[in-house]
Amino acid sequence: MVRAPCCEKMGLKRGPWSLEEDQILISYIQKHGHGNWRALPKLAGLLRCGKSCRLRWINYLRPDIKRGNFTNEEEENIIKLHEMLGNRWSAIAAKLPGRTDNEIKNVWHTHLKKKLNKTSSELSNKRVISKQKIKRSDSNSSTITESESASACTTSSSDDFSSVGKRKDVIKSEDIESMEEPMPEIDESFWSEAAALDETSTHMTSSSLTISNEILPLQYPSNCGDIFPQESKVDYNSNLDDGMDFWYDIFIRTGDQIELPEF
DNA sequence: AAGTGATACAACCGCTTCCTG
DNA sequence: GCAGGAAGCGGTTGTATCACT
Repeated sequence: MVRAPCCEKMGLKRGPWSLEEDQILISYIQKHGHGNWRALPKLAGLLRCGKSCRLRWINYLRPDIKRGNFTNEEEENIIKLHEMLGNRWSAIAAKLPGRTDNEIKNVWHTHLKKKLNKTSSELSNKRVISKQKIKRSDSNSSTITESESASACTTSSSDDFSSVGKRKDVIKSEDIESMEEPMPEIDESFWSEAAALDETSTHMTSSSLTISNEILPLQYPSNCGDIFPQESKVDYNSNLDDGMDFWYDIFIRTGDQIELPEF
């Protein structure tokens, strides 16, 4: 496939948009719609490439864009959606009306990552304490490493979430859609239950991490049965780098029911 | 006041996906 | 089914601004 020459080579302008250019783009799109982005700059009389026009419109000039700081609620939603979707910024943006993928991506890299780091370090401190309690209560406990138990209780909140990015390569959105049992819709109750799980309902014994079966049935695609048998057991020996940790994180939150196999 | 590092965010790059002939 | 063009997307970069020394 032959790539189109970049803006500079075509003698087109790059860099920040002027007020005048914005006005031209807005008035053109208001009159004619954007139609073909590639043809638009020529038709509108802009010395920009179509890609640049599209980006400017989508990320900045669209009338339905919500400007200004993100509210706490929005930030929390982004964090939660990121746990579910990884770095699929456009998918996250689709759940946040008025916010663009670019804006969300920026806010993630500048604010939320740090915020989350702070939170996760606090959480891991808590877990170290609780693990010590568990060990004391049962000296014959099965070998559950700190990282394993941490990921069992919460989703990944590592420094750069690079592992999440990798996961999408293993299980793509179309794969999810094609699975026989659709993923449950996420609503507020999901998160509050997940929070409740994190706070109170996890009960760890020497051989299992069991969350009451009555809370919610474990839900996962049936074609994952070889890895997640219907008895809702999580194979702690499975290789978490093979992409299944993505499901692993979600299902623990969704299903609230995990039993560790005997080691 | 000047210099420097950190931060925020707009814009770009290049790859992937989708659509059409 | 294939090729080519357009749009979409995520990662990265550039730059303005702020905070601190």
